[in-house]
Amino acid sequence: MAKPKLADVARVAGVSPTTVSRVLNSRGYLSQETREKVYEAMREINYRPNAIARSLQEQKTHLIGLVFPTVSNPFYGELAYRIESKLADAGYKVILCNSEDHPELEARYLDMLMGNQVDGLVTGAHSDVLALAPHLEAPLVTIDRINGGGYPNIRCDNFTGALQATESLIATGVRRIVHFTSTVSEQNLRQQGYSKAMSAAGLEPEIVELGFRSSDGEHRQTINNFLDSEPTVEAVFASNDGYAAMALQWAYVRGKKVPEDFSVIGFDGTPAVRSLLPQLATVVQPFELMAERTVQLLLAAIDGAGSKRTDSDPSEDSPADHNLPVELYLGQTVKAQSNAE
Amino acid sequence: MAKPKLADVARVAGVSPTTVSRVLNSRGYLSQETREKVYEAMREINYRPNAIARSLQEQKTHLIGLVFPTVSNPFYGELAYRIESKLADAGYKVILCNSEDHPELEARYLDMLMGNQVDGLVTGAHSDVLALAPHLEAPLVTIDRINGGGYPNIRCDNFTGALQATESLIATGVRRIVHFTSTVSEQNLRQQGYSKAMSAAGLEPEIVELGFRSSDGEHRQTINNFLDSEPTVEAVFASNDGYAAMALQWAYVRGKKVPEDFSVIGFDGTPAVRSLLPQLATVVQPFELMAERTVQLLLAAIDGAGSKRTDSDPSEDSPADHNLPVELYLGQTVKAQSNAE
DNA sequence: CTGAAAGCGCTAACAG
DNA sequence: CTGTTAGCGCTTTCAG
Repeated sequence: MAKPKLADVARVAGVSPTTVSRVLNSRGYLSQETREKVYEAMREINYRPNAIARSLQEQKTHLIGLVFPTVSNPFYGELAYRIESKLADAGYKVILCNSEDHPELEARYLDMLMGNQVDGLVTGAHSDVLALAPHLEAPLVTIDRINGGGYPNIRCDNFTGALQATESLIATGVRRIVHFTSTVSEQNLRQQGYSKAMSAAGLEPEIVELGFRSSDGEHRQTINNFLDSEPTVEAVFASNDGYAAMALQWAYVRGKKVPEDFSVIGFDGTPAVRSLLPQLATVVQPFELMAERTVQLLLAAIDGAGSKRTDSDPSEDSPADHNLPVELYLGQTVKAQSNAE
Repeated sequence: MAKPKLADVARVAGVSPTTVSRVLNSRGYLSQETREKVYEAMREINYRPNAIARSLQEQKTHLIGLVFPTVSNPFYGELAYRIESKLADAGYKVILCNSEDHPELEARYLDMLMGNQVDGLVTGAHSDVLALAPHLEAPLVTIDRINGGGYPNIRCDNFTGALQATESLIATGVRRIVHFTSTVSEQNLRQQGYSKAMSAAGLEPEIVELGFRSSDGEHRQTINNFLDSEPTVEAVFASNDGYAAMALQWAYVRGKKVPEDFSVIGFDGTPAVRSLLPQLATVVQPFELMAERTVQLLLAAIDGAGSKRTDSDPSEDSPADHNLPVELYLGQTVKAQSNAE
């Protein structure tokens, strides 16, 4: 007793395969009678349509490739969860790919996904395989990356978030505020926001690069060393909550009073981190909105089929760029704002 | 110029489709010459085999369904990452499903996955749709669940982990140790380990149920209320690091000295939590090993095709049950062991 | 060593 | 309102 196929249903119901297909897809006119006969037969033999065969015929798989560095990182885990859920609601399935920020792996995944005829792609990976990729045949939405291929990009307002975070620190009266970030670059909007706020207040930006590819332990080491050697640092704005947690931990271990003697504010504010470290001040990303927009854009592109890339002036922000609003959460690692002014 | 198909390669190379298929799968004898002609043609028209068509023909999709409550939870995110990576190495793709611990959603996902002809399933969901599921036609490996269907189950040694965690608390001299857990049950091995250690030390087990379906906020509320109303509690063993973090946070806010006046130990020890809260004592699960075993078992079942369920005496542990060793990490939230003895 | 033909399970013309 | 036929892109007998 192999898996029942559509033809089996047809036989049992005493109709043609076409008719079964019709009731399955409610296409065309069917008499109520045949329809019931068919449903009855399907139930009787416990029939389940073969999505693979359907995909082949319809030239549409309802498969979406999701390429993230790793869902073990709560930031991507959060997004993966929300995006998958929304896609599932719309009848799409997600193939998960953890590229580990490895260009090679990423390229391999992309290839695999195209081979699997995915209807669309979402990627939050960092390498720039995309730019090199000859041309994906499926619509692609990128998440939180420097827009390198003219693909629509969903991200939070990194600049404003960083600006406000830094300003909130400055407003408490601290002056020596250091920024920890993975990669220093003119393109880096969080870095820009930080620098802007510092300059505006007449303060000297001070940026410490932690290295994109180095390990967690190395990051912590660098942070500890830096803070140990620079005892007059009063506050830290970290480009993500992981680094912020490390700075915070440093302070606890060194017996610094937080926020009286040392302030910390991070970035991301995933529910996981918010729950684990509720005291940590951070810039909270709009995860739900980001997922919503991502799915919405992707499905629109799939339906519209064709306008994958935005053919706009590459010199300015692509109209497909989405800068979603962040929310500042001050927690207990930033002093109450001084009413100095 | 539609996507090139195998027939196109054949035409360009001046051979039959059969031959192209042969070189693609290196089956049978091919002259070096034709082989090169074919490769050349593939390159020329940028051919990529259609995995869907292949799946239909081969009756094998190389798709694995992964059903977890949500990868936004670092525990599942960590496992999802590791399992996906290993499966990818073996040439399998993962369809991600976040069931949110919703029996209905889970059932729907399972149905969808079968419709997509997945070659195998991994599930760490909690509801018992599986037991009800008529019969999955694909091999299934479950993760960290009470074994309700005779399916192979991968988990860490919950009992020993809990036992040792509790013992490590007792060894420091504290006597009133409370256990926070989501669901109280005789089946609950972490609870069992805790109770066993307490009884063995002549101490009274004290278990607080936080509710499986309630929200994070409610859990925190319950924990805070309990600890506020029971000021003589000296230590907490939480069934996961989330609860442990809440207890810890309570202590910080209340000004309790940790670990001098109040000790906390959790469970899971995901890298994410280890990094965010390095001071937190916890029972560390062997994620890599768990992923390895899961994949290994699943692939073996797929290859062996047939022996999906273990037909062993259901009264005792299924031979397919895997109790992987945990590692105790004492951090700084448990006192140094007193040398009382 | 290579090709022709059939078929995986389903849907889409086109008749009737 | 329903059935017949062809075909999605690939692999696989079975011949040659």
